[in-house]
Amino acid sequence: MIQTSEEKINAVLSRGVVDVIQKRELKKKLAKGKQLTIKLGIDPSGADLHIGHMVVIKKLKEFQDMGHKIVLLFGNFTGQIGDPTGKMEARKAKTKKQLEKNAEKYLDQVKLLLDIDKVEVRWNAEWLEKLSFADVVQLSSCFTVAQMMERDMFQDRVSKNMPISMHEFLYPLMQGYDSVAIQADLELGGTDQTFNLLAGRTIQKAYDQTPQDILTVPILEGTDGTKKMGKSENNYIAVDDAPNDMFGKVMSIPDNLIVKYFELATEIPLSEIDEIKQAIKDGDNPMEFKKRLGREIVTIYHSEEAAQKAEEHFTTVFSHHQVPDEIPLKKLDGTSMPLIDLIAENNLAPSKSQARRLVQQGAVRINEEKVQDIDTDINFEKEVLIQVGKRRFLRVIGK
RNA sequence: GGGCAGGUGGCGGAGUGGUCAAUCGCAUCAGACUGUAAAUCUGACGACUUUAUGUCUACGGGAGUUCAAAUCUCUCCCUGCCCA
Repeated sequence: MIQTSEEKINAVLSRGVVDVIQKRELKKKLAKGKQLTIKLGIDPSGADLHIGHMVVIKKLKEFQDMGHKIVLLFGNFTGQIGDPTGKMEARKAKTKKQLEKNAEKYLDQVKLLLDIDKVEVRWNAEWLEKLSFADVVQLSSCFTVAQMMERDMFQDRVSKNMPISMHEFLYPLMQGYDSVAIQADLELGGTDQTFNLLAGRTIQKAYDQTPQDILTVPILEGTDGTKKMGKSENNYIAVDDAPNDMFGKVMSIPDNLIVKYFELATEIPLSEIDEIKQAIKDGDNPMEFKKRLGREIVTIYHSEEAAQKAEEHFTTVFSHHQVPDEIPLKKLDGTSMPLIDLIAENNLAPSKSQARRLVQQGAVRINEEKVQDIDTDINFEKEVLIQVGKRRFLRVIGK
């Protein structure tokens, strides 16, 4: 028996939530006190989680803390097909092995928020592989072509004369069948998943189950402030980013996202977030709140101490344009080498050509002195400090 | 099954035998300004080096024509539209 106050129920169904389908039903279920089976489906096509992924994980955690059963459902079958969601191109298929490997890594990162021992982990190949063609045909009959075409992204593709493969229609069927297999009471997902989540309801009904309720969470924009956070856009804050990077990335988000990030990526109470919103409106410097945001986020994924250090680092390097305290020191063979090689070979630039350009553009400093001659040789018998651009530092010394 | 149109750099999209490493826009990077925000301005933006009107690799894959091909021919693969 799970006791949950009405206040708490309302909170979990509102903060960072876009839509709850059959809200009244879900409220009743939650109030009743029965342990619910709550599903999150994951296609582990990549293994690097970013804080956009964590929005829904945070919501799961709330339910977990309330005592409900969380089922993390990995699409080791569906991932081989590829969900068309948000992709203008069909995703490339991954092998089952790759997917399972990714899933392991995924769990490692989810652990930072969820109590993984209490989570039930399932793999959908377990049942999807066993379906016969007849089963698939029957599943397909739950939907009409017109219904499938309602999906915004299919419409998008059609209007752009882009291909849609038959198998992409099957994706929502499989995801829906997953809900049947685990008898989900509630499924969570991003708003871009709404169609697939709804398919679960339809299919559960076809299998004489009570249809699951649905809770959708917002899609978090990336650090560029416009596009969905994602690896391909390179606008993401990874869960395993080092504290300094994480803090720096938070600082680079546009001001108008500060409040949204607080709501979706931190544990700060809503009342406090409202105060922040008001303060920014009243003309307080948003930077201060962004720093707070950075600290909160780094604290979640690293520690309070790391957060503090990251902020100090930021202030030193960017606010005061000084060289940070901690710069990696690399020991090199020999006593000197051309500057260009030094930059390229130590990952301060992706190629020698680019290293040359950076030098020519005045982006490179040696011991805090700007260097613009690309033929410079660097003697590192004594320690030498190299800075490329604003944020890349390296100290080198001969062995 | 028939007809038509396509496949170019991270993306969009020019180019239709040499002057093409390929106009332009977006993204990216650097510099200026700043709060590493946004906006704005400037520059860079395949790689390598002997930095040169240099070398190599690239316009779906392969083969060919030519002194010369992203551009022409053949073939294969992929996609969209229309008709049946």
